[in-house]
Amino acid sequence: MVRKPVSKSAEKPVQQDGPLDRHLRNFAGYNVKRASNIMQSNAARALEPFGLRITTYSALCVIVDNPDVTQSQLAAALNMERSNTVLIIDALEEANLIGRFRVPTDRRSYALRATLAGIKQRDAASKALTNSEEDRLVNLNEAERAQLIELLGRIDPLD
Amino acid sequence: MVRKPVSKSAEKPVQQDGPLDRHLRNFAGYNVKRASNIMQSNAARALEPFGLRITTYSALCVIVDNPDVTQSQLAAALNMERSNTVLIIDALEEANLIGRFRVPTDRRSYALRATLAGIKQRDAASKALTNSEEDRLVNLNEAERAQLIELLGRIDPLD
DNA sequence: TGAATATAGTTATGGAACATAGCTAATAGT
DNA sequence: ACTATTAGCTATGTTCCATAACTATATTCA
Repeated sequence: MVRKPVSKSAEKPVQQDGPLDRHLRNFAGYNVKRASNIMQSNAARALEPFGLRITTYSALCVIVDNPDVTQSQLAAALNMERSNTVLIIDALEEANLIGRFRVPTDRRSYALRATLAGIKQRDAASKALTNSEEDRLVNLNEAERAQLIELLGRIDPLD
Repeated sequence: MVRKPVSKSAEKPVQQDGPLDRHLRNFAGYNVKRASNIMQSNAARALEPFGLRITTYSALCVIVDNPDVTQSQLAAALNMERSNTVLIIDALEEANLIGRFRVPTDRRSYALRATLAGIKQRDAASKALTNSEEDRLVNLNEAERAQLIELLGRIDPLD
């Protein structure tokens, strides 16, 4: 079968059927990523009035619920590198939302504890975040939301 | 209620019940993001032997399936800024997977078309990606996978 | 028609998340 | 004691994503 030689010019671009990314939509990863982008920008917007980014808010949550957690434990819980927790913790500490406290029994590590302001800020931010997620999830009832999370949790991490 | 003044030292960090991120697990966005991270690193690993990153592979897919698509259309389809398509297109063109062709009727734009090598590369990469996603999704049957994607698609984008 | 406006692609730049390597101090293992 | 490991930190680089400004071309419309 012979193809006519391709010249460096073309007819007017024509689009035919359906969305341009229909091939990609067959992949679970693509759909999950699109959903993730929506939820992430939603969360960023919801948290911004509190002076929190997603990373700082996430860290704050872990610290509030787990007093005296160490930075290494925090990093493990949030699947991040220890080195990347440092600036996040710095920001939370400078905002007086948490404190670093030395551990007498292991002077290498810090025990992280939320301040009263930190706890309040976390609770207020969580409320706002819950409300904003509600907007993104209006088309899913409670059972469907639960099932979505359940199905996501069954994805097998390769590590 | 009086709190004992906080000193800059603490008892040994203790962890109590459940995962440290249990509060965050109540948020759909957090669960979606975790799943997305798994699928993204899975995809990156699957595509790497083909010299493709997720972004270049995604663009290649759109171009293969939509000959003579323009860069602006591509950007819109993939939810990215026009400016960020440039380097991606450059990479695909340098790898001889696609070509830029001038459009006689609008000399501002390029019509993008995959080469034969580009089509083959896309198909091979898609096969590998499908196989690797299979590994991540072993715990979901066909109906469940379909429902996962369906539920994700019902999330309401805020724009 | 001519002037203002809009669009396609590009360049430059910056921010945020994430990864790696190397460092110091402290601890644990043998 | 000697070695290896761990906690936190610093520096650095990459990738993705966003914004602003520029050029060439196209469109609008008074």
